[in-house]
Amino acid sequence: MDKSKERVAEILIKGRNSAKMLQNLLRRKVDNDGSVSVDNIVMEIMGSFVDSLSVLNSFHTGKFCRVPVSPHMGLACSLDRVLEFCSEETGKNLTLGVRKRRGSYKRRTIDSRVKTSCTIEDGYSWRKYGQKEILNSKFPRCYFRCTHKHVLGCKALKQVQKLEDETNMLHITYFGYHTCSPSNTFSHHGGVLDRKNSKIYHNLLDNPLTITNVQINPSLEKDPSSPKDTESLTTLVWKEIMINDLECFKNYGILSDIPFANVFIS
DNA sequence: TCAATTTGACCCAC
DNA sequence: GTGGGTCAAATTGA
Repeated sequence: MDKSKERVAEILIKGRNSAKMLQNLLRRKVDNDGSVSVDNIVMEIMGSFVDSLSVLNSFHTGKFCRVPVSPHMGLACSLDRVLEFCSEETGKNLTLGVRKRRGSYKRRTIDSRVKTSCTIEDGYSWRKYGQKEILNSKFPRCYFRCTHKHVLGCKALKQVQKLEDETNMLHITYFGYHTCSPSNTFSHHGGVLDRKNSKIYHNLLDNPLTITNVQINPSLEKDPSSPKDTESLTTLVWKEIMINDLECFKNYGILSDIPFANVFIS
């Protein structure tokens, strides 16, 4: 192995040892409350290091050894993932002598919300990553991702296309949900958002503003107590509503039964 | 200098 | 084979 690869190996070994130490610390801490999930997480982390070292060694030997990671994970190891990791750590583009394949381009058919708006602003910080001319469309489609994609891992995306009528309105499609916070958000965490107790509601009474978005924490869709009708939920979530319509949302069970909601004020 | 945008190329689902 | 989503180098601008 050359110097840079030796350095990567050192970093990986150090990370593996740190993960082991963390496992020991956490194990002591969680034994009392009976939790066992920490072991699986740490095993996954350590498995990544073991696999990475294995692949790194294959640069030298020309062979890629698949190493069992844990009883839960089997033998799987993504070569692309390890190459990416090693390249980031070393600042060098490590390859196996062939052009690195790009990621998957699976088309999104679910989890999308559509709205029409006169402005592109929605309280979040977006970064444009592409623009395409669309067949039979007068205007191009612009592609945006969350600015915090790499820092916070936020996977929210949106597409914006100008409507072909005289209104200058924008057709906006959102994919995925923000896991970061918008810049101008009032947040309500826990309990019931209702007329009497909601600070947000009183704020709105004092200020005749428009509620532009109510975003449901995506993890709630797996919660048996959350609304079952995802279709109407996602449609309504992105509908522009006036303050007077707040009661309407309660009737749909969207605001009243969820433990987490963000209300964005424009 | 660095972050954001532009834009041609790449890639994959249809 | 084509259309559209994404990448990433080049360019722009603060």
